[in-house]
Amino acid sequence: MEDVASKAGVSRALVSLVMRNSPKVSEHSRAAVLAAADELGYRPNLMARNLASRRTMTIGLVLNDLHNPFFAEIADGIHEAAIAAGYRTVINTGRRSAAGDQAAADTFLEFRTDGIILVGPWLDRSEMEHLARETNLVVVARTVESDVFDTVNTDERVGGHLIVDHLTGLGHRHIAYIDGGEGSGAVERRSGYLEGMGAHGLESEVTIVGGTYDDTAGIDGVEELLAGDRMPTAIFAGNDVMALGALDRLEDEGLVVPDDVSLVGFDNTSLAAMHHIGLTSVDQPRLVLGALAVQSLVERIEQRRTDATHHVVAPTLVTRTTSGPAPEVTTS
Amino acid sequence: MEDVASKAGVSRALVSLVMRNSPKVSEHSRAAVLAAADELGYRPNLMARNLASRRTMTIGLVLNDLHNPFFAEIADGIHEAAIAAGYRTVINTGRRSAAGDQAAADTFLEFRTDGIILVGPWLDRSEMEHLARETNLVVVARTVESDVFDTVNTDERVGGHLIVDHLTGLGHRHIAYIDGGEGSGAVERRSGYLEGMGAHGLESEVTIVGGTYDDTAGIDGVEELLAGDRMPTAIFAGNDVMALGALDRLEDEGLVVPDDVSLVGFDNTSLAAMHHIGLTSVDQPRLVLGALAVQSLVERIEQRRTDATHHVVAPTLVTRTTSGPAPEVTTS
DNA sequence: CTATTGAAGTAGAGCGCTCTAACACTTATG
DNA sequence: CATAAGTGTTAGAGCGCTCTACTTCAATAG
Repeated sequence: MEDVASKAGVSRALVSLVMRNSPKVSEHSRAAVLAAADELGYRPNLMARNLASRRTMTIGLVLNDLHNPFFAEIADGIHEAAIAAGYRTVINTGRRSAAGDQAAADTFLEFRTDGIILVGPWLDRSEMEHLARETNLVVVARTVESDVFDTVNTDERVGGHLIVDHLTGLGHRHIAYIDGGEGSGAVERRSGYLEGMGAHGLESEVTIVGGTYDDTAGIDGVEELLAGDRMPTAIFAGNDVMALGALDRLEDEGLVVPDDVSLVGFDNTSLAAMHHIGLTSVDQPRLVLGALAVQSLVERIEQRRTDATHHVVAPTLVTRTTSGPAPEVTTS
Repeated sequence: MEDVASKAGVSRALVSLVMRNSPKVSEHSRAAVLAAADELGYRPNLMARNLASRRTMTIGLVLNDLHNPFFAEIADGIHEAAIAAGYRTVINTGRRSAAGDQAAADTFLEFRTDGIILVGPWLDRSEMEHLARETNLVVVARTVESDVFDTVNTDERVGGHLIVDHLTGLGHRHIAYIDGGEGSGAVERRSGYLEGMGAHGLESEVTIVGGTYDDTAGIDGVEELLAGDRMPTAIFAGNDVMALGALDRLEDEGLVVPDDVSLVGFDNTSLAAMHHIGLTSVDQPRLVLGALAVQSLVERIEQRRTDATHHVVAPTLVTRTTSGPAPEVTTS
């Protein structure tokens, strides 16, 4: 910077102003500085810049599971909104564990990103509140109520209702749920399922198996159902990835989807949309979620708000080929 | 830090030593410092630390496409190896464009990560060489020869041979290739295909369509083949994601895989392994690639080597259900 | 013609750490 | 018993920026 300043014949402070493109610089000296910088291959040091200004113009994004396309899709929405707001993003992954989420967030804390967005974290509320005290925090796709950080979610319960309504509409009564364990939103999806079943007077048909939030959970879940005394005619999997695991296992067993058993997922990822799979699923509007998350975070970063907001957006059902009419009742 | 020092009754320098867990600190004062730090909730500022030491103990990972599971899988391998070597990773995505890769790398340059690993970048050689002059650089899954940065690759050509050999072994002669365009390794895969075809005396049967590196490329590729005058009996797609797009389009057309047409992918991602899909594919040993990349990078970071190394590991073919015997020749 | 304003630029302190060199102090060495 | 060698600790100078307060100079106002 020193070199650039002397080469351009100005002070270091002026170079700094040019680099931050402040309006209080004459066109003439701005050009001189830019030329000198370019010639010397000068690139401002973010570390030093942040050390002095306490800003990085960077948002840390913690994606719990890189293997689930849902996260890649929501990252797109967040990235886009962040760029529009003048921020850049940096990603880290929690690799499907609370400890991983914590480590990822800690890295961002040390990097002093201006804020952190957690997507589908496995952390519990107190851990997130602790984090929120150290930085600006927004939590996406994880239903927790807290008044120290913001949240952005789809209405998971409604998603559960949509699925149960859809399946009962097709004549299904014995609908099983493969649970997402401690995965984000899992509890609410289960509640949605239970409420939905209740609303249709199917409490006695409730069957819950599972699970964690990956494809093996889908496989294991079906395994568990097969081992039971009565196979359901429809399966509601906690998310798409689990649904695909379930699909694999069902087919291995010689069961035809949807003739023998209907299958529904959650998230409407790109996987579900593949014709070859054609998974009926609940869609979360990912671009909207991403935009809301960035908006909330930026409000906090720019001190325009300190109290917590909680956005909830409505999901929709996307019907495809894995759900169909319930098979004829034989003996049961 | 000042506060911690006075609370523990030592100097700032000693606190610094403890934080870097240097061995030249007595057990007694180490404990005192740790206790004081804990009590005050002190967390070292990476920015300041890096500014002073020019080290971040962080590796920047640029994944070209978060939507392709191949990248998530290779990121696992890299993360694991990095942790073992005492480094942490931070991810950024190039969102399937050279400009995106460049922006992601620039961010890491400003953050002064100790090095950068590019996975499947779309940048051209000169851009990467430029980058290599500013930081330690290792390029994975992109076949480029350069003597200023390291590379780690599977032998893409051999992968192409494996596929052609496999298909000709099943009696196929008219084998089409859906090209990966400017995607990483695409050129070599195509060469492998061409060489393989040549080795079997099938130059006249060579058909290349496509493409970019995503699922629409697979769809478009099949479209193009269908529009041609003679449909091939086997299709070799540039990667798994493209293969799945192709699979969709083939099924929409009423063609049965593998009875009417065999389909083979590349990368052996988790998608290929799903029973429901059962895609025959070429496996890249991702954990090995990741470990080699980190090893190379760390050697550079620690100044143990300055000349470029190029690792090439052998791929293997994983046969599944999308490839089968060529259909009976009728009239052709 | 002096006072006021504003625009363009600068000096210099500091952000929170690491690192070099020096300093006590203890313990072995001939 | 002087000297060397090692151990634990510290002062203080940076690392490369930003930010506050200040200066300079020209244009405008009264």
